[in-house]
Amino acid sequence: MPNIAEVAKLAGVSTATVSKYLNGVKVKAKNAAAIDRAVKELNFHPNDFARGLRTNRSMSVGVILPELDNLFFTSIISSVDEILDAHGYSTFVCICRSDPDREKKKLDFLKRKKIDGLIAVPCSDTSDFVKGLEGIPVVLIDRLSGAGSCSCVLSDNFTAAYNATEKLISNGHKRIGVLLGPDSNYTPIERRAGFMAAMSTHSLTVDENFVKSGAYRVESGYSMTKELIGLREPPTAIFATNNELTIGAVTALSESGVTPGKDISFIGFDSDTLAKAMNPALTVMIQDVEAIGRAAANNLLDQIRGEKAGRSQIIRIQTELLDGKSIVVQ
Amino acid sequence: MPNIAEVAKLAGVSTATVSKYLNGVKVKAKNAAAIDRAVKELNFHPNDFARGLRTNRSMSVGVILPELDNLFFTSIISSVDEILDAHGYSTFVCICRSDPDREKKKLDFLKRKKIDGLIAVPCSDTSDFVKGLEGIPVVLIDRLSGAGSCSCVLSDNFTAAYNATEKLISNGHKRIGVLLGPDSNYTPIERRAGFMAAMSTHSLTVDENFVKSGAYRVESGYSMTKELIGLREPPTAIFATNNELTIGAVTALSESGVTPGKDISFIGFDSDTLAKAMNPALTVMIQDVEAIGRAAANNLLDQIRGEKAGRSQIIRIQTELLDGKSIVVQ
DNA sequence: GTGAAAGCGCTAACAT
DNA sequence: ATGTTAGCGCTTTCAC
Repeated sequence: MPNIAEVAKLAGVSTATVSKYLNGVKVKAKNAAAIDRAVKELNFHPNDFARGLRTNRSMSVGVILPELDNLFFTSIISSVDEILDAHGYSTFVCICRSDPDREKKKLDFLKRKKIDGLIAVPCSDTSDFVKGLEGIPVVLIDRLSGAGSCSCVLSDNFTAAYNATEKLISNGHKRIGVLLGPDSNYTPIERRAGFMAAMSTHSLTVDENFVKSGAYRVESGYSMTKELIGLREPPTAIFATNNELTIGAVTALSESGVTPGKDISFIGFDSDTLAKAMNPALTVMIQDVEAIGRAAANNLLDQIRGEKAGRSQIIRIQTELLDGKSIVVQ
Repeated sequence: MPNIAEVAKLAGVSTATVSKYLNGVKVKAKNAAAIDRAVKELNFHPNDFARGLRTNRSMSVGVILPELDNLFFTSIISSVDEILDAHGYSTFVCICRSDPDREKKKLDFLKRKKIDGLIAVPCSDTSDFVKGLEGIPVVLIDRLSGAGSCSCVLSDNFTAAYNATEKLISNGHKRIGVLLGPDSNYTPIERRAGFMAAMSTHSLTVDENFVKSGAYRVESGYSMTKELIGLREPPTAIFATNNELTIGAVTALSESGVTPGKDISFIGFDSDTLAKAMNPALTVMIQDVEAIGRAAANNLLDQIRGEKAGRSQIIRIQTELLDGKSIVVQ
């Protein structure tokens, strides 16, 4: 592995000149050419450790996710990475397996790596999470932090749930079952509120037996749906408020021979490939993962550049209804 | 940011003692306690740049993927990360967007990071890819490299396709359509061979019109399926040989009102959530992503430890048939 | 525009 | 078991 000294020697200049040239400072054309030649001949690549040690910057950002086998998160990160990469930043992706202790460890790890910024979907309490992150630019995704302590990018969950519910209501449904996530996170709370508001706006009473709440997991969507369709007077429509719940719900319905769009009305969340693969196709509320990632990356870059306008912004991304054939007019 | 000198001063020992203690060398109990106290009091974290500069090791491995929004890859990496993490290694995940140029850049980037090993699903030619990687332990996933130049972990694609095809044949099907990936990669070639071999073993002639080949993408699965069912004498069964092709095929069938398991027989590949969500449930050949990731991570660790037994191994992982109801007896 | 030299924080060889 | 010290490869003053 050649170092900058060898390049300098071969080019007939000092190490300082090589360093400056490689970092965009102007040098004599003759020297520039000589350095280029030497770099190529020696196949020189600057050592990031030495550079980082000296500058205390890493040109990298950390990413913390609860899981990696989840298309919602990975699609967002795909979009984040594309933008950061274009600006010369690399990403450290860390998975904490929804374990707050591991999350803390990963955070320590990233601090040691001297990340220039952090994008996270924290699994621990957001106000705990942002503690000890004072100096560094942070963007939270799909979460809302306490007292505007950092930027947050998330879907307009209230409106998404409101519109989906209203869609069912406008098709004549009054007995609507809803599958919600755990109230320990903020997103499910917003979606619950959107559902409730739509029902209330249309003067519909909410049957407590129709409101199910559980983990954002396929199995819980499955079992909550089984409970709903097992009721003596089951709902005429079901609204599943997240990808996993949607998959679980559809699996339960299929298994029970209840076809969405024929025997029951259904609106899902995300899951667009599943939605199109079904017959009849499902109607689903889609989050714009690409826009979420883009907004997060751009806001982080703003913060890294020191633009105070970027700090502690709440950015809401609109969702879109993908029309299928899974709603029967009641 | 405190450094090791401050810790040493506060603990009343030398920097060497602190360094040794933090790296697992035995020191006097009294000193150990003093160092622990100092570390905690100063909230000291060793600087990875300095450490890396000195040791020329990073305790990290690089991961190169074609895409991040693909559950097959991300599930594997999830399994890889779990094992590496348990051994103290962190992972650098790089996405090359199926672009060989970008892949090369990411490789340079990882070299500068002094990764101790590399796990990759290369999108460029594998023999090109492994060039210039001589010194460093490499494991390829879902690819087979040229002259045993590095380790490879992949499913037993021949057997997977052979068994899936035979399953259809044993249910009386003779007119079998197959959706294959591009012959530029090795995996599709193996799956094609498995299909052909099963047909041949059972003395069935392969109708050229029934053998479709395209990109591993939803759209190509969709269009190839439309072509198949549009034939004057369409196949009685379709075998889709990858996740995206399966999704595209099912979407095309649904859209055309052709129900797998009723109007046509069908075997897919991967897509287990989709398979269970469908009614009738799909029969699919499942790759064991967890085992693939585990094998890759363990082999890489073997290589990093210098065990020559680990070098240039070909590890085949068996697939499993997930029985659904999408095969009609002919 | 260029060069000499200090020093970032750590580890490891060597001495004690 | 512990301390002294050189030096990893780079950037960055400062003097020219």
